Amino acid sequence: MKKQTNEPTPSECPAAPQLQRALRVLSGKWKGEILWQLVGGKRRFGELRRAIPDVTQHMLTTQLRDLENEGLVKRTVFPEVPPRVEYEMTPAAKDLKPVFDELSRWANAHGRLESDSETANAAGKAHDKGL
Amino acid sequence: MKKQTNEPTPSECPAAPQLQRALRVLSGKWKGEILWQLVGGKRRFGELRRAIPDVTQHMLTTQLRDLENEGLVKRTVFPEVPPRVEYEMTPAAKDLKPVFDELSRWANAHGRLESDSETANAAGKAHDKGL
DNA sequence: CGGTATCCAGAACGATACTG
DNA sequence: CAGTATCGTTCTGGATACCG
Repeated sequence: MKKQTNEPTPSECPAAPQLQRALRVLSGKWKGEILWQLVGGKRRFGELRRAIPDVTQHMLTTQLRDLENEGLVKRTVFPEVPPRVEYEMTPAAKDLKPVFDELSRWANAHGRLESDSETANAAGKAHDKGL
Repeated sequence: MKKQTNEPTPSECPAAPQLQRALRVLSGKWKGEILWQLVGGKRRFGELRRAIPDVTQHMLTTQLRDLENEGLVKRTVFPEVPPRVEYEMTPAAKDLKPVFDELSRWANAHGRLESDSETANAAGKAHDKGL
């Protein structure tokens, strides 16, 4: 045998790139908030703006377009006056729930420091209603 | 009852900001790859460089410093000559495994399009050895 | 060997104004 | 109402060179 401590990890796992991509898809300052709002169901553009006060029209549009191109959001335009546009999660986005669950579990468990004996609960079941 | 279709989501969940933060922590072009390497155990700076050929010293240092400040990586300097520095995951980082598992599961399930009847397997069990 | 210091390009973000 | 256009700022990633 050569060594049992650890190995230089020759090329153990080719999954990293896909992980990268998944993280890229979720990156974007407002993607999380937007998806969160959409967990509750369809939302109109203005509803999202009001629900996320700090976002500008520009950024909201941009991030929604990104999510649409990434296949996470479906955009429906109603040819009425005044115009109405509704956004909703696609199945792919809904399947992100476990990811978000783990993510928020982790965020709450290690919110600041692991040496911080925080409440360490009140998380994980945060949003067990919408999806 | 008022409406049963859906509600404007008044302020259902204050977890979104933490979710944001968690995603920010994982953002960064090389964080995923670095953490992936560290799953196998302690790694020296040069080992990481060799394991991730496309990264520059600058970026590797930067991302490692980020991870260190985020409490995900512990840096150990050995005052020898030639210098030796080892990096390893903290417990907080190890607790990210479920997140990465779900993330890679999702990435493989929805790698490109949900309408794409891809192999849809060969994933999820990709890296059940290191951690 | 394991960094740090500079500089630079491009992307992401944001404020403001205008439009169908 | 739901955008688009433009512009400026900030952030991120990367190339190169030098240091203890």
